[in-house]
Amino acid sequence: MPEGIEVEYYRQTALRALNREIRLVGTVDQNYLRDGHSLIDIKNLLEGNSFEFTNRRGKLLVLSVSNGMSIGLRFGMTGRLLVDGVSAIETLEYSSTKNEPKWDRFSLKFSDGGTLSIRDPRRLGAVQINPDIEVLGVDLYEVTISSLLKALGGSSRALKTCLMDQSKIAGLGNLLTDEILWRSSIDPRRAANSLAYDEQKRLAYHIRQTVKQLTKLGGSHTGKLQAHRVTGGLCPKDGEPLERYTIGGRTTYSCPLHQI
DNA sequence: CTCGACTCCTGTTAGC
DNA sequence: TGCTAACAGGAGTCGA
Repeated sequence: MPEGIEVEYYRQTALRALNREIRLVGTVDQNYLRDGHSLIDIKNLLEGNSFEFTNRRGKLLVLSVSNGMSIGLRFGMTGRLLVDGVSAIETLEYSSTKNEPKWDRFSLKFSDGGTLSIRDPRRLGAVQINPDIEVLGVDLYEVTISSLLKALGGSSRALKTCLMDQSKIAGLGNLLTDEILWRSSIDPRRAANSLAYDEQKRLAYHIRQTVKQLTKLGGSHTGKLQAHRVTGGLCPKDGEPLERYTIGGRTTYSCPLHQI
């Protein structure tokens, strides 16, 4: 599923959509309109204008429009961004391997004949007008030890819940978080405020390292743990059977031996 | 404050 | 073989 890394790929794809006149907005799936806006609002905002800049905070991709407004694109679990029919990502984890144009939930045409669309089988993405980027926490690429301490705060919530809280740290999804905690050798169920300073430092280090490394490798599904996140999977570090449970409704895998 | 339960959604797959 | 139910997880709401 698209986590911050995938949306960063999408942002780079979106660079190809800049400074091209938008001729018309084709489809906007009803489920994509979640702030009381209508298709007409989107059309009025975009048609005749062009995108000028890209921005991204966590999993939110923002395209600024030549009229001073902006639109925010959210990709849910299975959304991919296509510009001129081409996506930075061919197939997504947990999504379909098929590639059906009928899954285009948001699409527009440029005057030069090109297109931009979000192809999303499960319809969990969204299009927002002038999204408020400040409700999101520090971007996953910008995490430092001090911003991590601020994000964890004095919270007694489970550590994994805090890491996935987009208002604290923006862009970490389920797979990245499991990978990071596995590398950090910390149990995801630990209270966020129970970490010793060396654990906080270790966690900050592995957030930075993991995000950087998996960006090079090709996405949030390319971690060392991912292939073993199945029932009966063994820890790739020490061979111990992985534990499977849910935190905040999200499937979690961790190693009972070295994640303490 | 924190939590689980429920909602949205649909292609894929495990299991009978 | 064919059907059904569970599953995947990002994001939001609600009540305890």
